[in-house]
Amino acid sequence: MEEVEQEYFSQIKSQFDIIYPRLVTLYPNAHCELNYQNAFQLLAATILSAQCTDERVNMTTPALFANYPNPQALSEAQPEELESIIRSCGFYRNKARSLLGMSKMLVQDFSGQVPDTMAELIRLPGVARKTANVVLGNALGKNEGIPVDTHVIRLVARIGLSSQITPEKIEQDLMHISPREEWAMVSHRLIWHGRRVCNARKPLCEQCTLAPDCPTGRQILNLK
DNA sequence: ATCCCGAGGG
DNA sequence: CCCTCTGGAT
Repeated sequence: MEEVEQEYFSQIKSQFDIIYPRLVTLYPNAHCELNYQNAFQLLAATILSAQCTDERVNMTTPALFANYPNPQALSEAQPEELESIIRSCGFYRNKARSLLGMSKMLVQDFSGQVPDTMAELIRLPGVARKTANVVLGNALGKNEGIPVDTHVIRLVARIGLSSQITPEKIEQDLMHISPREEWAMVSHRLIWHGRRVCNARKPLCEQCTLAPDCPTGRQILNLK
């Protein structure tokens, strides 16, 4: 359609085609680092993961699922008891409210099952596109979108995979320039690189194989 | 002081 | 668009 738009997509796609194969080499087996056994557990763990490390969530969920093994049990939890279990994950009042509201809706509107569409998932309290995409892409094997978290935002901005750094635009752009069957792995590999190399505070550009093709890496290393 | 696989409300 | 919610790690 618009020539400017075509030019824009061809530019970020060529950048993606340079960067992504290297991420595949670096992290062939990247995966969700939250521990879970089913969609309900991943949904709950992902709600807990907001502004919290996966490691801490994984320390919390064993007690959570022991006490509340399914949506029915979680929906009947005492708020104070639930809050005390999840407290160390932070935002514990909001998260407890989300877990309760989410599980109550699962029981009332979805016969105790986690729905498998974006439209239904984002109706759940405390669930928006990012959480829905994690559950869809990992526990349900459906790529309806791409989970965009703080790592994905940071790497897309540094590497230059989108011009407008908002979660919505980043997700649209990544969906546009990557094959659908890769969407879950695109997110995982960006996140793995973000955690291991492209840190928020001090990116390790000198040991990053992407640096020569990364605007931020070139700038920090004083290349070209 | 800054950041961690966000979401809801004003 | 902004703000708030929170504990833990560095």
